[in-house]
Formats: sequence, C-alpha cells, structure tokens
Amino acid sequence: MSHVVNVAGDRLLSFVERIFHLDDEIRSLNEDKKEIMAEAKSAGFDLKILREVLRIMKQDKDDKDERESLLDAYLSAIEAAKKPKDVPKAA
Amino acid sequence: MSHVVNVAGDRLLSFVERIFHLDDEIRSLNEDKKEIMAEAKSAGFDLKILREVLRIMKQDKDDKDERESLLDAYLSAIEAAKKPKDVPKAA
Amino acid sequence: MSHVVNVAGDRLLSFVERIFHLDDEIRSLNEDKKEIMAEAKSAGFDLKILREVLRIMKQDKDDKDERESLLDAYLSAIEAAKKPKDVPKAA
Amino acid sequence: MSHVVNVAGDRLLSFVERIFHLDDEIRSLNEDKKEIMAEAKSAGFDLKILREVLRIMKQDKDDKDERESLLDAYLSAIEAAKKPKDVPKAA
DNA sequence: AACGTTGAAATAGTTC
DNA sequence: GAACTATTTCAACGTT
Repeated sequence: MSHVVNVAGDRLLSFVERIFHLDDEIRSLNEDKKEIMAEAKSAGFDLKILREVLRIMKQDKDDKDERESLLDAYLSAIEAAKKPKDVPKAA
Repeated sequence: MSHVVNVAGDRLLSFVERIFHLDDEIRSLNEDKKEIMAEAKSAGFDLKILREVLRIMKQDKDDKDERESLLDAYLSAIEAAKKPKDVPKAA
Repeated sequence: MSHVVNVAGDRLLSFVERIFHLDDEIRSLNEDKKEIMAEAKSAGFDLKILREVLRIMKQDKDDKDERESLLDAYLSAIEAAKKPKDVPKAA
Repeated sequence: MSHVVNVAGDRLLSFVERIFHLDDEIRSLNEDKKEIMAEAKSAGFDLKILREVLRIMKQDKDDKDERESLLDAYLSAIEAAKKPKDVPKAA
C-alpha cells in the first residue's frame, strides 16, 4: 500500500468524520426544535399558525422590503385584473 | 393604473386561476379515492394490506417503466450505431 | 378455487384498477400544474413569490376570518411582549 | 392590553426566539459543512463520490442503529419474561 | 449567472 | 391525538 493512498485515505477519513460530527450536531438541534414546537403545542398554541408566524418573521428579517413589495405588487396586480370595470371605452 | 401592470396582472390572474382549477380537480379525485377506500373497507378488505398491494403494484409498474426506457435507450443506441453515415471518410 | 375467493378477487381487482386510474389522472394534473408554473417562470414571474400568492389566496378562501385573526393575535402578542416599557410600576 | 395576552405573548416570543436561535446555529453548521466539502474538493476529491460515501455510511449507521434497537427490544422482552414476579398468586 | 436536477427537510393529510 | 405516509418545498450542485 503506497503512502500516497494512505495519506489520501487519512484525509478522506478526516473529512468524513468532520461531516458526520456536524450532522450529529444538526440532528440534535433539529430535535431541540421539535421539542420546542411540542412544548408550544401543549401550551395551547396552534402549530400551523405558529409556523406561519415564524415564516413571516424570518422573511421580515431577511429582505423585508424587496420581498414584501414584490408580493404586494403581485396581489395588487391580481386585484386590478379582477376588476376591469372602470376602463373607459376609448381615449 | 398602468397598462403594464394590468397586463401582467391579467397573466398572473390567469396562472392563479388555472392552478386553482387544477387543485380543485385534484382534490375531487382524492375524495373519490377516499370513497373507494371506504367502500373497500366496508366490503371487508383490510386497508393497510390494500395500500400495501397498491404500493407494490405501483413499484412494479415503475420498475417496468424504467426497464422499458432503458431498453429504448439501448435500442436507440444500437440503431444509431447502425447508421454512421455522417462520419467523414478521412481527416 | 372457491367462488368466494374469486368474487373477492374480482372486487379487489376492481378497487385496485379504479384507484390506479384515479392516480393516473392526478399525476397528469400535477404535471399540468408544473407546466403552468414553468410557463409563469418563463413569463418572468418569481416562482417563490407566486407560491406565496397561491398560499395566501387559498387561505383567504378557506377560512379568512378565523385564520387571519389568530395570526394577527399571535403577531400582536409578540409585539406587545417585545415592548414592555409602558407598563406602570404598580396599579 | 390584558395581562392574559401579555403573558401569552411572552411565552410566544420565547418560543420564537429559541427557534430562531437554533436556526442560526443550524445555518452556521451547514456553512461549516460547505466549507469542508469545498476543502475536500480542492484536495482533489470528487464531491459526487464523497456524497455517495457519506450517504452509504449514514445508511449503514442507521441500519446498525435499527438492528441494535431491535436487539434491545428482544433482550428486554426476554428479561421481562424471566421475571414474572408481580403476578398475583390467586384471584 | 440562470437553468434544471437532485437529494434532503418540512409540511399536510390520513389512519387508527 | 399520536404515528405514519405522501406531498411539497427548499437548498446545493453541476451545466450551459
């Protein structure tokens, strides 16, 4: 077995182990999240609404202005398209 | 209200309505499925087993489809190999 | 092979075939949805926002009042909890 | 503003903040993963293969865990069967 | 740098 | 209401 392969194997093992370790931590944190959600549920909160609250607050954090204005634009355009009554017949 | 927004709104509304319509149809079909399952249950069949049967038959069907597409690929490759007309005679 | 088994097999086959047929239709409709989304994308719409629009419009359809008021209540409660400055020291 | 709402708001805010904090940690860990993958890539490893290796090793690990939990269940059942002490002698 | 593709994660729905 | 399944969503990656 050549040194080259061995060294490569060592590095590979190192990468794999570091990834596995990180995955373990992530999995653990996700379990914590689940526990918190369960706690909120047993405290009487509606999980579906809570998830929506989290989504809204996250979006606000991320890029409130751009996102909200785009969303508003889409919704407004739809509303406008729904009510084409006011368009004059000719200019 | 600008024409540009309005036109975009029209297309957007059209997309949204088409999606909604499809969703309605899908929902209706899913209700039909539920009815059939209920009917099967009241006919004495075990739903868990029935679902398993459906799953296996679907799996078989998917496998068959995959095999066939692979077969097609092979056959096409063979056909292509049979007609190397466009190869220039010399460099 | 007894008649009983045979008759049961016939009914079972009938159930399975009806389910499969419905699944085919559902699959086809879902493909139509994907096509529409692709069309919307190539028309320049942001799919992520479009999905959000669809979600909002669907929720509005479903149970606008109850849902929105609950969501508002949650968001208001959070805001209130964030700003406990105005609470007088004693009653 | 009622106390009831306020108290609920406090709990809700607490849930939300804890979730956000966990999400931050998860995001950070995922960035670490990306860095490691990039490092592996620049060390000459094929990321596609590396991902496959990770997937297989995870699969093996999960299978092993499952086998062990099943084994534990069997052993526990055997232990339980060995100690039927609490059975009352007579009715 | 936009695109589709893939794989993983979240969410919704259904059953018991 | 708890668990399981199926669907939907999201992020990463290579590709053009």
